[in-house]
Amino acid sequence: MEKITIGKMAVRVGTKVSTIRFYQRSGLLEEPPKVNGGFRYYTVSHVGRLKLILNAKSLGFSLEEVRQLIRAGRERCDIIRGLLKNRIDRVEAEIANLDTARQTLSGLLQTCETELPDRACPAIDRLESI
Amino acid sequence: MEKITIGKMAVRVGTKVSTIRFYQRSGLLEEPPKVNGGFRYYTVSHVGRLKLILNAKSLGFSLEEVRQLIRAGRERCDIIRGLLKNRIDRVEAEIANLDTARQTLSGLLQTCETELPDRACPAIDRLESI
DNA sequence: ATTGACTCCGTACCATGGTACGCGCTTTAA
DNA sequence: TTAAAGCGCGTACCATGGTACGGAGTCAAT
Repeated sequence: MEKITIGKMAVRVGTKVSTIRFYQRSGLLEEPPKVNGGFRYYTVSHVGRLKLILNAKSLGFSLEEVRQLIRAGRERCDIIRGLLKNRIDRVEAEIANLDTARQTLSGLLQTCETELPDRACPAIDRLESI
Repeated sequence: MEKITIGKMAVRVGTKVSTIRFYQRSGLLEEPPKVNGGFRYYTVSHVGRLKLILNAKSLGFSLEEVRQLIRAGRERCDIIRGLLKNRIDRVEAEIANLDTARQTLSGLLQTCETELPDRACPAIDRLESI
């Protein structure tokens, strides 16, 4: 059986040792016991948990939400679904906001490009009254 | 002429006194002089600057970028345009990422709703290997 | 057996964007 | 005129998500 040290685990999932330790301190990832006063060796189960944390984070869940996902586990699909739905709602709201922002930004840029190109910038003034 | 105190300015633009002071500390907003050892009174120009900060922030500019926008001012429309374009690019990238996340999240939710509704949650396991 | 790389652990620090507290002074409205 | 509300200022603290440092110990390859 391969002995997975924290450094190998970090490389394997593409993160840093310090980040893993931070997740451990945050109660998201268990620390395996030290083999008679030496190193701590990790299992595929730890690697899986770490991937879960990283993937959930990449979907925009906060560490607190990751904690809730983990607490819910396989047994509480209802809670998982709730967290998923909630995240979807927030993602959609964020997209809508960004879309509005994109339109506003494009409008400002247009103003600059159509209105007196080398005179006083119209956008900076328009930014005072959106 | 109306005497705008920091509190009135905060109410007027819909922010907090402590936030305004923070912007002042951050070099984004000037502090008017104290009227012989008393209060500092703000002008419409300060209010405009504050609105600019708040609006730029609402478009997703960081305070550092707001600083750059302000430094550029009306004279450097080229810099303003650069900042606008850069923000638009990042907004579009963010939207794309969020859209991907939304699809992934929906997929996970679907798995839960079609696959064995009250058995072990399939989503939490799938989160380990996206 | 030695050496170089890695681990353990505690602690401290970072960036970002604020928020809170408390004392003393100023203003303003009753 | 006097009390309540608000301001000025310094300082400290908050959440989030990490990152860095350094000394001592451990492991593995040569």
